[in-house]
Amino acid sequence: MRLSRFFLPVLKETPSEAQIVSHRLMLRAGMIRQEAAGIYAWLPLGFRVLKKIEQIVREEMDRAGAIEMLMPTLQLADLWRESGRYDAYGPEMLRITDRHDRELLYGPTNEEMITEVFRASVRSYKDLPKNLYHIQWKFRDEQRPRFGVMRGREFLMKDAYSFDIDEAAARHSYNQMFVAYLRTFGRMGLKAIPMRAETGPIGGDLSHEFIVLAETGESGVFCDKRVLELPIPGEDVDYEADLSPIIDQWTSLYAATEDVHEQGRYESETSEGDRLQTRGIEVGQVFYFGDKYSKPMKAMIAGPDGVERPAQMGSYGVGVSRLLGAIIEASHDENGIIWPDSVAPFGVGIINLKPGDEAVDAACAKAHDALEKAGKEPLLDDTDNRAGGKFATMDLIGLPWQLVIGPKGVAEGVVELKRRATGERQTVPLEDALKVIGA
RNA sequence: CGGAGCGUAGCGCAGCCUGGUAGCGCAUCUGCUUUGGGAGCAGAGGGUCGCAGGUUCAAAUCCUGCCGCUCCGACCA
Repeated sequence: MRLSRFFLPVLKETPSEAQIVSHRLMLRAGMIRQEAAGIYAWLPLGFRVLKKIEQIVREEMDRAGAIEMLMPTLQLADLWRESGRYDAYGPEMLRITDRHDRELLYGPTNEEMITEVFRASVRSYKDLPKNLYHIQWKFRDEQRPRFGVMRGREFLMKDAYSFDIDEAAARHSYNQMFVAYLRTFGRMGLKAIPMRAETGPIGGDLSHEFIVLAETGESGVFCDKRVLELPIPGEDVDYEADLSPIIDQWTSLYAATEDVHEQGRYESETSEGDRLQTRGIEVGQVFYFGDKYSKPMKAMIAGPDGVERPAQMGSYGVGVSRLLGAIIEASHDENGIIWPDSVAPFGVGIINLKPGDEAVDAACAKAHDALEKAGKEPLLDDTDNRAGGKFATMDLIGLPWQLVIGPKGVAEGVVELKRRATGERQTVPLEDALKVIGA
């Protein structure tokens, strides 16, 4: 991609409404634009990152055996009356009336709808287990949206729902999602800690929140800091096998949000030097809630004994759009964002220091084409801005690699390669630089 | 939902108290110079001052209502 053809409205100054660093940087880097309180347009740069994150989530869900589908954003109120949540959910639910005076709502979550989908076609234990998910926009009419995409009213969420014949099987489904989440967040360069959590309005009796530690987070957390060093399960993890050793490893060390924190237990289970009390950003949550929805909504399954019983369910959410904020909170410096390679909007930024100079233009085109062919998604700054501005913009948008090509270097047959995360630079022939990046 | 505050050019702000031709910086456009870490000079364009009423000879400024947005707190992927 050539910057001259892209749409990247960067801001030199920070808009006054943005308080926390991720929100400021997303606005300044031209990733999002606020259209209303808690509602954002995703500009091209932000959208590219959103898609990268969504894809990682999708790959790990698929790996764990979940099946992707897509449910609508609008739901019938009657469906929510079946579960009793139409009245219980409160003003956070956006309610809509259509031209026939039918009551609809913009979905804040999908337990009711997935239960309806499931019960329409599944009757036998032989069809279980099933885990269905989608990645869809949700709407929650927050009293106080803030922190940019971290607490928006409209947000992109991955929500998965598992159906099992009994509690033991449901726990296995829960464990699969637990492990998938460890992998998902790990791939994004995040240290997300599973913490015992309250179940909230979704309901249920077993739940963990996955929390990225950050001073600007909304949840207070208490944990044993050794949890930060635990290994993340590899790509080859066997999801069919018993996953409880992994779960036990991650849940035996103390980690709890302030809602369920028990000071006495904390002090007895952790040594003083290992205690970490800080704040965090919730990026995912897993619930086991049994028959909370399947029973009132009559999602019944016949077991081997021929007896029908309500399906045992769990639900598993990941805040896909929120993750952008969380990643930036965890990875930035005073000059801008530092994207982990896995979610960067472009893999490498090429800076043409002298557009119009035939030799420099040729070297840039060569680098650009080679990187593009190698799938490294280069962004070539071919604008006629000044060098300083180009460096500042490139640091701001945080691409993992910067390839600086100017007339002096080209005359000597070299370019400058900079790693955004460390600031390390090396001056080498173009071919060598491309090799380092992987083209 | 309680409390506080803000809406003036794309962004950041001044002007309002004490009513009298709507300003500054950045950005944008033109020209010249400059050219490896957000350049200099000269010029130019861009605003129903959130909306609607009211007071007044005259309203960005005073009054009333509405809308939007932000912050603190309580609640939540």
